[in-house]
Parts: sequence; structure tokens; C-alpha cells
Amino acid sequence: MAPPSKVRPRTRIQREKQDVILNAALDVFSLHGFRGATIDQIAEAAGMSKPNLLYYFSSKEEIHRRLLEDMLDLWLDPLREFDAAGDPVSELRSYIRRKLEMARDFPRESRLFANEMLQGAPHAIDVLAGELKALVDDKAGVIESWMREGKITRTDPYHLIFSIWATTQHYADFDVQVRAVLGPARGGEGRFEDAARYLENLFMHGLVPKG
Amino acid sequence: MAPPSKVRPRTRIQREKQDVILNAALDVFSLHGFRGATIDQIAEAAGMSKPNLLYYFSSKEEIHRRLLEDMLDLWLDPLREFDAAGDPVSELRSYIRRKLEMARDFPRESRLFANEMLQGAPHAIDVLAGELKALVDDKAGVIESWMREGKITRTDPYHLIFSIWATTQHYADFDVQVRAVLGPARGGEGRFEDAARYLENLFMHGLVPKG
DNA sequence: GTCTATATATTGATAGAC
DNA sequence: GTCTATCAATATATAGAC
Repeated sequence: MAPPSKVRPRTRIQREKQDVILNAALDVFSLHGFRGATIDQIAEAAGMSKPNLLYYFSSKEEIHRRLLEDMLDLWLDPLREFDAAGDPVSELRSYIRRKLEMARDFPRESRLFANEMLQGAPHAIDVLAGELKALVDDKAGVIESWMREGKITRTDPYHLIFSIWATTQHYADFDVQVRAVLGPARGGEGRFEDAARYLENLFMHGLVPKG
Repeated sequence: MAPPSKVRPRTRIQREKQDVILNAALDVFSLHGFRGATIDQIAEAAGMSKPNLLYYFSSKEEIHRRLLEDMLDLWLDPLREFDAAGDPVSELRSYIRRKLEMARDFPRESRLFANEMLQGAPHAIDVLAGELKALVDDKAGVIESWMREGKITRTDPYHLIFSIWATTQHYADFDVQVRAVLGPARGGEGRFEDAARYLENLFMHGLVPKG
């Protein structure tokens, strides 16, 4: 049988094995970064031997590249859903909520992204300067048109978007710090609802016309 | 002469050499993380051989621990300066400005901290749950008393502080993304002034009573 | 498809000459 | 104090039996 490594999986079994590996790799890469992660760790987390893992993926870098691609696609979804035809305030509110839900439900993906950014985005710089910039330019234009129409208060749409990214992703990337500071009393699962309430309030105060 | 490694530097020369090493190490650690950094890279950046570097520091970990200690101390300074006796709005405004200046002037320290957080703060968890939590509890108490006195609008002081951290540090940690999205036109040095204007506006809108 | 054994390269750290 | 040479430990990836 032809080796599936470096090739698209053809059977259900092959696909499932690759998913197990990718899931284990996401655990390890998101916690230790690319260099800090070892194939041994990933293989153990995936419940298989190192050579067996390398039967499904030809190299450590291939696994990482695959994870990064999948993650970038997932990461841009909330911004893509941002609807120019919708109500400005509720669109922005929904965007903030979706981004915070992403931080809650996909913290590993968030950390993988953060790791890539901290290193200067060696693998993702093209996506940032290409697809992401185009998408943000588009949505920033939408926000600006809302401001011109007086539907929301004037502000900088780019830094507004940056601030939404920063505040929401903070709850995934700096989770240890958040929980350490909040302590056992407020650092439990409820912290995301508290954050949602706070952030909605923070951003809406500055956007809803007439205070 | 007694080996200075593992010991406090006694001469001016020794101190200067250690500073050169620490500066080079900060470059490398902040960009590649602990595991991703190599002593070879640090030695080359410091302009000396690997064994020579290890004459001044006994191990890679010792250098990293030293950098982390110095950084944590620097990082808490703006929060320590936060003055309970000052005017609430101008104190918060100053805090935001100082934190953003830190991101601008010490981006490597910010990234070193972010790297540590992403990995679950293996070396800093005690500081987070101890000194940092105590400091934040104290300042959150100050903010709460201002709210009780009606000097600023009611909100969650902890998530307010998290949001200030997140938004300001974003400009250091995600600098590649910020510049890629803003493009050459707005991604130059002026981006920090734009961010300062935006963030001041964002946080003040929700805090100044009567909108 | 999965395993053991291993080749090859990198890296943290030390030995010892000068 | 600084260097060259090198040890020992890891880690990526492959060979080849089953």
C-alpha cells in the first residue's frame, strides 16, 4: 500500500489517526511552542510510537504547518461573519461575544497563534499582510461608514478591532495570570461571563451615540 | 582569581559583561522562547564564545531566571505607582499611558512575559498568585472605593485592569500583526500615538460619570 | 501499519591549554 | 578570562524486520 505520509488520507482510519495526532500536537505546540515541543511528547499524547507518528506526517514541521493553517482559517471566521447590512451596535456586540467564545472554546488555537505572533509570524506573515489586512480594511470601512452615518460614535476602527482582539484573546493566552489574580473565588468558569459583561459594557459605552 | 559564575560580579568589567550577555539573551529569549533560544545564538549576539558566556553564567536557565526576575520587577512598576490619593480619572489615564509606553519602550520584556504566560507561567506562578494578586487586590479596592464615592462609573475593577493590560501589551506582543494590518501608511512610529488616543478614549468613556 | 534499532544533527555544558 | 576540543544528552528522522 502507498505510504499516506506526505499524501492526503484516503481511508477513514487514516483520517482519524491524523486527527488524533493533530489534536495531541495542538496540546503540545500551544503549550511549548514549536521548538519547545518534541515529537516524543506529541507521540505519547497521541498514544503511539514516534516512528508510527512519522508514518502519518513526514515531519514535525508538516504537523505544525497544518495546525497553523487550520487555526488561521478558524481564527478569521468571526470577522468574516461581521455583517455590513446588520445593525451596527448589535453586530459589534456579537463580534465581541463570538471572539470571547473562541477564547473560551479554543484556547489552544489562541495560544498557537500567540506563539506565532511573538516570534514575528515567520509562517503567517503572508496571511497577515494579505488576507487578514484585506479583511480588516474591508470591515474597518464598514465601521467608518456607520460612523459617517451617525449610527455609532466616531473612533478609530483599526484600533477598535485591535482592542477587541487583545481583550478577548487575553482570557485564553494569559489564562494563568487571570486565574491567579482572580483567585479561587472568581477565577472559576464564571470568569468568562464576567468578562463578557465587562467587555460589552466597555466597548458599547464608547460606541452608542449620546453616551 | 575566583570564578565569577554563580557569584555576584565584583568588578565593573564583570558587571558590564554580564549586562551585555543579559541584553543579548533578552533579544533571543523574547523572540524564540526559552526552549527555542540557544546559548550559541546568545553568545553570538553578545559577541563572545559559548564557553566564555558560560564563564559568567553557569547555565542557560540562570540567565533566563535573571531576566525574568528583572522583568517582573519592571513590569509591576506602573501598577505600584497607581496612587489612591490622586484624582481617579487622571490616575487611570496615567496608568494606561504608562503601560502603553512600556509596550513601546520595552517590547522584549513584554514578549518575555507573554512567552512565560503562554507556557502556564512555570517560573512565575508564585509571583502571580502572591505579589501580583496582592497588588491587584489592593488597587482594585482603591478603584472600588472611587466607584462607591461616585467619582467614576461602576464597573468590574479586575476586568478593567485585565483590559488595560491586554490592550497595551498587544502593541508589543502582536506588533507584527499590528504593523501588517495597518500597512506602511499607518504602521509607522505614529501607531503608538494613535493607540494612546484611542485607548484613552475607550476607557474614559465608560468611567467618566454622566457619559 | 507498527515496531526496535539506529543514523545524524543539535545543543548544553565541561576540560584543559594558554 | 578566553579559547579549542569534546563529552553527554536530546531530538529529528530513517532503516528494516515483522
